Amino acid sequence: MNIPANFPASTAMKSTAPKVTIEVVAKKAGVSKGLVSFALNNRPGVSPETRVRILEVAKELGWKPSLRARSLSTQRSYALGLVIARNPDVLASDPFFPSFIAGVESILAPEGRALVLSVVPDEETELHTYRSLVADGRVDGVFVSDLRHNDARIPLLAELGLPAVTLGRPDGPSPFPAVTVDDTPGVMASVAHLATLGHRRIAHVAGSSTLLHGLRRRAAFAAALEAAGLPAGQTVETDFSVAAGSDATRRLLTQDHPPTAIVYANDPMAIAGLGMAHELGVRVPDELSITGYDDIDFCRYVYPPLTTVSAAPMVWGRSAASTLLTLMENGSADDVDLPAARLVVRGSTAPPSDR
Amino acid sequence: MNIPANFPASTAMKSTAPKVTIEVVAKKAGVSKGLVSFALNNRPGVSPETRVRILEVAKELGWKPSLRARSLSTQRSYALGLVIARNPDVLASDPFFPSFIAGVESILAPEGRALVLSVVPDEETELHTYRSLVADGRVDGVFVSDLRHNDARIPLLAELGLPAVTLGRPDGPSPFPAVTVDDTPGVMASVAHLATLGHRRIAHVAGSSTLLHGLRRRAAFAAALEAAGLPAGQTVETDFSVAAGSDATRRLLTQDHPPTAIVYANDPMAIAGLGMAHELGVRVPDELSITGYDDIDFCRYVYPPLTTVSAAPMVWGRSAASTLLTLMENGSADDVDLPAARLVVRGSTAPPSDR
DNA sequence: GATTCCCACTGAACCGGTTTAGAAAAGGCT
DNA sequence: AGCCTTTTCTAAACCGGTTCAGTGGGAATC
Repeated sequence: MNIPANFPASTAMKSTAPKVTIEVVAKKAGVSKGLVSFALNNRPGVSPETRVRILEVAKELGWKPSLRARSLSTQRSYALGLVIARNPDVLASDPFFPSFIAGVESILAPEGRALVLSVVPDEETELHTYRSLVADGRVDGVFVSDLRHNDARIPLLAELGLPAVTLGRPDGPSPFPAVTVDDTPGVMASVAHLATLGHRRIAHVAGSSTLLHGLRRRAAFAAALEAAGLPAGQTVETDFSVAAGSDATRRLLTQDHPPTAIVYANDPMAIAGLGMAHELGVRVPDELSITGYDDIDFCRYVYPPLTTVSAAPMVWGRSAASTLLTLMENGSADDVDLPAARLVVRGSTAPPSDR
Repeated sequence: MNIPANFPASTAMKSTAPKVTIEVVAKKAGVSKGLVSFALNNRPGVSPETRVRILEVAKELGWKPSLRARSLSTQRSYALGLVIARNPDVLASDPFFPSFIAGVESILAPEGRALVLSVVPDEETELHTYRSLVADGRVDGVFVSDLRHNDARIPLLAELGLPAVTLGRPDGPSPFPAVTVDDTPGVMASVAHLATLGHRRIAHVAGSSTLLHGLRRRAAFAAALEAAGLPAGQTVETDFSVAAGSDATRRLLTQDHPPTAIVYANDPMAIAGLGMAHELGVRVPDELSITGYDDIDFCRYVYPPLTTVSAAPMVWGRSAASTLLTLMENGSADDVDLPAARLVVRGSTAPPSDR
């Protein structure tokens, strides 16, 4: 740590900080602390003129109530929490969270609320993290993402009495509002698109079946095949990671009657699948059609560009944040159903070559 | 928001919470509040037996000091901040932050500290965000990433008196410790690798020159060419985004004497470049060699797999977090130089075909 | 035995807000 | 005018810790 001599010492600069507290404002306005507090939080019981005067003095003195003091007396933290339990590899290749968080922030920042983020390695730590966030009073509410079958977080959060919003609808009972982007239509549209092109052997590289969205996309895949009058397709389960997507693709393509099209449960796996197809000398889309899910930025720029399903994580983040704030304010909030993800057709899908 | 009748109401569950405070502990242990505080923070002035007794009572009662109360009296928040100012697109395609944050968390969590994350759209908002984090006392220290030329954050943070750690060494004077991964050797190794293979026309798709790491990689590129006795290479500046990487590649490849190798300032752009090469019918690595930077997960699974430079963002996160904690504890901390990023040779580089 | 010193410990102030009980002032009604 | 109600405002308690000045007792010093 090098401190050049000419650099202003940090301590020297914050010389005369007069610490303007509510007490100072009260004195200057000639009223009691309590009244200043009332005026600030526009509570009844303050005459209009006094209120104005107090607020003027406050502004003049540049007073901002201390978040810490306020936290102590109100027992709230004015912050929301997001706990992410994901394998670091999967997390790193999936742009969902950065976008989601950007959306959340766009709502929280103007409200003066902060986002406390925790990234944890496994589910046990995850539950523990929720507990300590509550015990420490770090957050007033949380986002629950990556819902799992019979998710243990729902009853835990209910027990802790912590307001929460779920990203998607849990499969069990839940006292919390859900903000949902239905992914079923997108997956069904993918399959329908492939069926229309003439594909009959369509496989699915599914995500983890412990995750609801993994399960749901898989079910949608099966349903869509049936709707199209096609036989059940081969399904390979993965953990959503790029590596697993690659492996699954190899397995599918090196068997006797390989599929002519593969529907992937997310884009990173689809991109890995594209790479694997190239490696195996299988031409896309001539010999193999590929679809992804999420419409991450990469999709447009790989070759061929990826047919995929476009969700809108940023909008999701905004909506989830608003819903959570409403819940905390009113004690209740309605479920929100965002527009379903839509199929975006690009170059990675084409009619099958054989037959 | 649907509450099934059989679901335990959240309020019903937190029925009798006896609120165990320091007062309760003190009473039960037969000592004063102050002494409990002393015992807890192992301060001198408490006899060994009393200390043990107090701690036993505390454990028995399950007492955890209130973070909020502690925050108010110590004027600290026990949280660290990370402010990210990036175009959402770039942020989404770059897995640096998720990994970095995972590393940071692995250090903070055991210490009982939280990470407050802010994602902001531009630099002005960024500075404002730092100010309010301090004004609200949300954090005790911050990470400064994506250093820019003559970075305005350094003097601001110094003025605010907020402890900070910079990711990389700023180009101006800085009172803060820097945790650095030198990216120069990696870029130089890339160029040397290409030169050894026989490439003579090597181009660079650079990142934004407002960012120090963009500038540095660009300088390293130029220096490496010179060291290899090659003429200055063509350089196209971008904003690090996938889209820009794709455009830059098209421009480079559709000119008269296209380069036989391109060194990209990050992996996402390299992957986009790979896609563009395919689209233009330029075979990689036969007609064009490509190198990236960061070694993101995708590199291994695109085709051909990408030769790149491997940094270790997670280790970087851990190291930055430790350094920041040390700084806050001791009032000073040493710079840390992490092992330089290393070249990883994969399939996207080969000897040039022509000549 | 008196003085000094040190150590363990207490009581109260303090951090900076919110909240409540109740006093003072203002207004309404007969 | 006298009484009751309502409104405006104050004082003090409270949130739950930390910190500091000061008390009391025991050992060490002379």
